[in-house]
Amino acid sequence: MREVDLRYPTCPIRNVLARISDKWSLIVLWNLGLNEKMRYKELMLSIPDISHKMLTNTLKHLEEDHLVKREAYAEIPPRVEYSLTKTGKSLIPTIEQMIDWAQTNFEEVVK
Amino acid sequence: MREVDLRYPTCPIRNVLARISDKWSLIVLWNLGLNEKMRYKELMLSIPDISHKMLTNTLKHLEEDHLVKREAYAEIPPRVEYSLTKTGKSLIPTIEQMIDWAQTNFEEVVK
DNA sequence: CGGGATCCCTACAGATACTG
DNA sequence: CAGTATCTGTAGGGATCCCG
Repeated sequence: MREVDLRYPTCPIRNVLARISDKWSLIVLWNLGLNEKMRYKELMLSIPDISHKMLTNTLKHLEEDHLVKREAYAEIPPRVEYSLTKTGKSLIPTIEQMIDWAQTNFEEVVK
Repeated sequence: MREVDLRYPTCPIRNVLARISDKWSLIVLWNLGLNEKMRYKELMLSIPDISHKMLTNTLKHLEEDHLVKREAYAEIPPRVEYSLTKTGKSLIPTIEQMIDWAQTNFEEVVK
């Protein structure tokens, strides 16, 4: 869901959280939170089970949502660096809290 | 993704957060956090754009994940009440923090 | 009232091949 | 190196009908 919810255009869950509630966004954001700047290939290596296509899609969406900054350098071979925007960085403490909760309640939820 | 991730069986994002990263779980949890106990129909009315099937599915999954408790009474007509488990309640502050973040950064993310 | 079962369509996601 | 483009299978999700 990339469009604004027609029925609840100001609902934060539907319009903001829905955008990072997919399979890979939190994982990518989390990695970028740990590493300041990362190249495309570094992200691929950090997340071995993500496919080429999904990493590209996820990064594109996160960039559209102004959570990730993309800097491309006109070199040969090309170099592209990804980093969190200020908004993206401001989400990291909340992600950390969610991960803490997930870790604490892992057994209870998954069993 | 209801199964344990074979590659990262202990990753909290993949195995716990993935379960509530769908279209409706956070909204249902949020409503149950506000109301203590809710009947099926109350939830339907609180979330007018959820379909019958998805509310049923979402509640079933949340119950399997021990986040929601389901109490059915053998009356006619039947009465079923849903509430948060202790684990479910412990997630509410984190959801609140995420919603606060989403509200604060709404313009930046959605624009 | 609170579901379950079914049909059906679309978006997501993997695999593969190609390009500046 | 860091992407696009295409094909294809699968799962998510809506609409409808049925049931204890």
